[in-house]
Amino acid sequence: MSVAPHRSRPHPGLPLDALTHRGYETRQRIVAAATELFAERGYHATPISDVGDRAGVQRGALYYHIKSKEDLLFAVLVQHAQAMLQGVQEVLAQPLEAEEKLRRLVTYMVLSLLERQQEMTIYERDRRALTAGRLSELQDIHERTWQALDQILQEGVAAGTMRPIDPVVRKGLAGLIVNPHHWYRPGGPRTPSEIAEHLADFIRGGLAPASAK
Amino acid sequence: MSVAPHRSRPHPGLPLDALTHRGYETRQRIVAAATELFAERGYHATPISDVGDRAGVQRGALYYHIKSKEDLLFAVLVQHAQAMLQGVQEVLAQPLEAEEKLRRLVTYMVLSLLERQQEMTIYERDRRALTAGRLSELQDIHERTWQALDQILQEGVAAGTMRPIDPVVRKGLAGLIVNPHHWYRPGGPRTPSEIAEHLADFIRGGLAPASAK
DNA sequence: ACGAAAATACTGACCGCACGGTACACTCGG
DNA sequence: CCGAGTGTACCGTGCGGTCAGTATTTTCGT
Repeated sequence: MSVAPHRSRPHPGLPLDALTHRGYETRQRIVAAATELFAERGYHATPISDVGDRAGVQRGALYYHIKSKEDLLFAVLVQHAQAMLQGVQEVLAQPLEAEEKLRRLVTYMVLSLLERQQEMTIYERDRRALTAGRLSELQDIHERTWQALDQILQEGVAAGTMRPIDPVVRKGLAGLIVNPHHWYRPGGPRTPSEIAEHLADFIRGGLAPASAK
Repeated sequence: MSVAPHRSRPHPGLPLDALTHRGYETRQRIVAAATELFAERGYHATPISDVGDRAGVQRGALYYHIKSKEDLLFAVLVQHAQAMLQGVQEVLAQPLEAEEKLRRLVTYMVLSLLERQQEMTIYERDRRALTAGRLSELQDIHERTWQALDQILQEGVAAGTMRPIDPVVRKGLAGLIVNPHHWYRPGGPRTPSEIAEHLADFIRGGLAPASAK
């Protein structure tokens, strides 16, 4: 045939395609390996060859599945961010009172962040290694996720069940929710559910209107 | 003299020496430049040559003042950690009631962390690039610093002015104090003092004993 | 059912280069 | 003229990425 036998761009499709290829599984293995290594050592300190080693793929073959190292970083992060956004929006849509909704949001986020502890670590530490466009795409998802907190807080204030708080405190709340991923280790003295519960309690206490001094 | 004219280890002394050399000032400039760049781009993503450029020193001359890139990273971090530890211990030594002491501790730490925002960013992101010995030296200082919080909490519980809290919440408190450095920008809508005040209020509320539901 | 063509998946050698670090000759103030 | 401090040229290496070619699976005409 007249078509060149060696194609210069063999990549089958979009980054997150669910293409019915067998090698899709390989890509998942690569992303999983990268997640572990990036979280352990950091993006810049991890040679791409190590990712290949852990995934059982030669360096050359790696580049059949990914476009670049940065591409891999993005793949790791975007999955997590999207899943989280979706979960948060589901909580938001439930027809509940603000207090209970907040409790569920906190619980969901803490659990979700501990489940994806590695991705969170990578996001915080290495997100700046992304190209500007991809970074802002991720930050967009992130912002939309955290807007859920604002919205519930507003609902609570409107209903009179929460006191209005300064933006400083609001950011502090977000920090409280994210915090456990810095120190949590599976098998530690507290389960993720217990952690979530303690934090939810503490937050509720801090938000109660006209709280006793 | 019989000493070789070209010394293989020309470094005058310890990392934090106050040796009476004029070029000590140059070293400070280098450390300052490194602090800025490491904070902006991360340790691994910053070529040592860029540090030289910003400090107005050629790459070769750089190595007259520092032993290695990692040496520079340590220099940046250890100054901050030691200063912080000292300040915290001063607060601790004051003869005050636990509640007031806690308020002062929170205020001091928030202010101090915002003053040294860059060092904090670097510590969180890049500390693992240090050799094991130096890393544990730093972590030691860090731990001793945060023990101040534990101690005050214990005092408060003993005096009955604070309720006992779960370790999860205790770590959350630390997270609250550290949190502002992630988002604070000089010239923003809140001054560091205001931030400290809001957080101290929120924390006091969360710790009040038998707080109204 | 079969085999050839084509798409898919992988190999391993190679490239260019940026980086951390060194060698060493110089300069210039005291 | 000494030596603290600097500039420049250089070195080795580890890295991200490419590419020509090969193996393996899938497709499909007959």
